[in-house]
Amino acid sequence: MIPTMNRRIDRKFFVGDALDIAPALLGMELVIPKNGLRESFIITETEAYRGEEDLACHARKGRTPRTEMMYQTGGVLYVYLVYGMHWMMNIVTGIQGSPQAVLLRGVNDIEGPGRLTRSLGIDKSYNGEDLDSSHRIWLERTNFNPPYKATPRIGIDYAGPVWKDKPWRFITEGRNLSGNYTTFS
DNA sequence: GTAACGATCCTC
DNA sequence: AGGATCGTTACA
Repeated sequence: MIPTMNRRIDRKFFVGDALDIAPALLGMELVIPKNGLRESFIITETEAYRGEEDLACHARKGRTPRTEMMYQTGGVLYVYLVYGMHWMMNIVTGIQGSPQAVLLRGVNDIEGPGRLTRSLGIDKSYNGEDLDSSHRIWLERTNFNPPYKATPRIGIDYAGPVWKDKPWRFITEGRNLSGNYTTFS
């Protein structure tokens, strides 16, 4: 299966600041072909994790085997397990050596980062997958620019007063996205 | 080797 | 409110 012409998001987009990319992802289409059929989901909730200074970011302790992926050039996936049960799907952003990623927390109509990966079949095998060239997962542009709000990130109270309150979670506003957008196709 | 800790979700 | 469940990390 081939992404529809000119709509696929390429590497350039991902080699930027997680704080810009996280909200820009809202309304974009996540495409995952299944059994030769096109399955796609509109992104509705994201969170930015940016740099070793960000005490909520896994890279706060520097390079480790797990965080190595966050140091790569933007556009690859960073997938890891939390609480022994739930896969978390992140899109790495920034230039090589700058550890950043955007956590995908929700798509239309799946709320929650763990439910999202479970529904879409994302697991460890997607760690390092390249959104710029992969044939099993990629992003496409839409003409949908949903309104959104920014709030503190979820589940990172351990990060301390400065970092836990940064409004780096981005979530679309409005109940039912269905019918509120159209894709170019 | 040992132990503590989660970027969560489900059930009570 | 509490349990599930296990990879990652730090430390002895």
